[in-house]
Amino acid sequence: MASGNTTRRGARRGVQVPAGVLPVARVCVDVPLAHLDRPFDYLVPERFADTAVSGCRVRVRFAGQLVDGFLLERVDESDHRGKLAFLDRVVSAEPVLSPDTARLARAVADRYGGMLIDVLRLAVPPRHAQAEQKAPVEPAPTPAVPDTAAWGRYRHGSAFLDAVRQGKPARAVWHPVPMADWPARLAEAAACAASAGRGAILVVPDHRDSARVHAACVALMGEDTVVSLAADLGPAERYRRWLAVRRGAVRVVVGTRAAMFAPVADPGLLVVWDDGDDLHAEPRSPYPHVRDVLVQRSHLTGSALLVAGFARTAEAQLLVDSGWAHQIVADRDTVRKTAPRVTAIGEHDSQLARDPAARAARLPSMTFDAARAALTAGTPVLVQVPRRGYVPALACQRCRTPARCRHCAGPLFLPSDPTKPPACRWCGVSEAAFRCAACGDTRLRASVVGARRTAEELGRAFAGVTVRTSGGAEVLADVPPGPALVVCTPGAEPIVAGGYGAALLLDGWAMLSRADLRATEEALRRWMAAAALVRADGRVVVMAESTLAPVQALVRWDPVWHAGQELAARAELGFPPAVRMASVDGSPAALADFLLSLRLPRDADVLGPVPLEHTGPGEPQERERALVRAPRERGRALASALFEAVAVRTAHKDPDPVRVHLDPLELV
DNA sequence: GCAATGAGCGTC
DNA sequence: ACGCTCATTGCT
Repeated sequence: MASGNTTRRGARRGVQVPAGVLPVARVCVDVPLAHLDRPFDYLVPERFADTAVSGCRVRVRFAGQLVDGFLLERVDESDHRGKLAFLDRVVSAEPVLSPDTARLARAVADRYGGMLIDVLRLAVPPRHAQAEQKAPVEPAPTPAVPDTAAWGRYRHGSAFLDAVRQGKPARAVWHPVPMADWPARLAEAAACAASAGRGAILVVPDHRDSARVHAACVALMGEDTVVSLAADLGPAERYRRWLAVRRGAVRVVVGTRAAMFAPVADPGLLVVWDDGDDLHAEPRSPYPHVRDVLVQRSHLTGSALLVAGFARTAEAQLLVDSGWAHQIVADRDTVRKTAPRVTAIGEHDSQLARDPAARAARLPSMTFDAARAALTAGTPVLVQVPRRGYVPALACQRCRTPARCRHCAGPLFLPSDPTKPPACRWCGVSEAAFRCAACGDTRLRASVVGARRTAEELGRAFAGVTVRTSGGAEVLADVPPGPALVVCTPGAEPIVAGGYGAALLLDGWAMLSRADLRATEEALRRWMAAAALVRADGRVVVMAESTLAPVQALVRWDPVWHAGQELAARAELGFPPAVRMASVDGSPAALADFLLSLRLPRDADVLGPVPLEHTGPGEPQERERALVRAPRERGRALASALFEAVAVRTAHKDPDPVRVHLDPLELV
């Protein structure tokens, strides 16, 4: 081989000299091993002196192989006592990782007991070389100060926007009134930050919401000021827009959960809309949640934060209770004037069908009447039915309160072996003599879901009326005004100009008998999302017992009261967010080994392990899961203890992995 | 007494 | 996934 071929790395290695200034690069390497979750130092060769900038992507030789990495910073000298290797390559001089993003990612990794590189993978989209040439660099114009009069109907609403305009780190939880044009309100809040020369990030659950908020922002601030960062754009366009944000060409970002890391340089406002939607939970390790990431980011950068939605989560309640956030709500009088009339019909109500048509639809006559009145008035009727695949666990035969374990209050389930008694999904203790905590009944039942059929029958009962469906693969963004039945699954409710004349919420039982910690909160959130689309003179009928807390909260339109109840109940039972919880799963042997080496913080305990239901056909091995619980104030200690226990396993090259998930949404 | 072999561990 | 150290083994 020609020895004069200097383009080959091997030929160059002998003659490499370190850069004259800041010759040491601290690099986060892309290696999925917890015990290697720290920077490694490399020498910057002279030829990369200008391109190896802080935050750029590099390739380095690590343990004999070439791996990707992020250059975290350039420094004068290394603490490393051994010999340093040279950077192999600068992938691109684009500084994709700002010091702010690196700090945020580190904080998020620490909070979830995860690795920096995993968070960076979520925070920095994959590179697309052509997009680096195309992305704009000229800064966007500063929009005018918006008209924020519409916020005047909410107590502390105007004060919050004033604070945002003045660049103060105000933090609030906001609930718009029914039929409120919330995308416009969020756009106004973003414009307050942008008009002060700062940025804003608005994170919504799905693309439909993203499109609405983006449109509202464009209407207020113009095309050039705002960008939508959606995951479905394709890698090139996604990276191009992301770079436009990083380069300061756009300051207002609207998007789904990945936008929580959007590289807005100086965000004045961070917003999460509908924080109870499970789409805000990132499904990739370390499973960060939008609300928590934005709380962290608000802390680190001094940005204002707005947690918004029609309903309030227990987590948002905690932010308010602890005094960390203020609440922005309309007074009761305004709520009464804007909310539709809500009627609850429980299974044992005497409202059963007298009308023959209503009986054919297996619906109480009041439900039937409400729908007919709305259709006659020329307005559409929203019919909310449960999603398929809802698997309710065991509930009391009489009052349908979910059956809970006496030992740890986890949900009971029926083992597939019919000779075995019910057992707890969390701690595994079996329950031979169930007795309902609410009514004392000793019988158990598995709830049945059949509301989709009810909706079909409803359509038949209103012969001649247009029936539209929205849900699953086909979600309608909006429907035209005029009489129609709009049957949809939760979260897929189409918008209609002027609002719906009525909403029928048929999935009450299915929702409330789910064996999920968040079942009631989730039910109320979905009901409110649907009912908020109904005109003030319209009607809402919910098929659930009126004595239940979430039903009362809907009737009174009082998400604050319900969240207070919910948080108190969780504190009572020792559930999140009153405590910090983690789920750990793996093979029985790996899990046992993991728990053995886990050094629990004080006052922490372990529930389980219990066998895990088989997740699918591709999962032939037996898996178990344990829950680890600690008081809130030991959250950091719990996260680092879990991290250390994972690091012990990766350091021993144990091929049998365990998965740690802090604050999982699903505890069942 | 010392090469040959392999498990264990760090990885810049 | 390399490549280093160090302990054990087997042979002179």
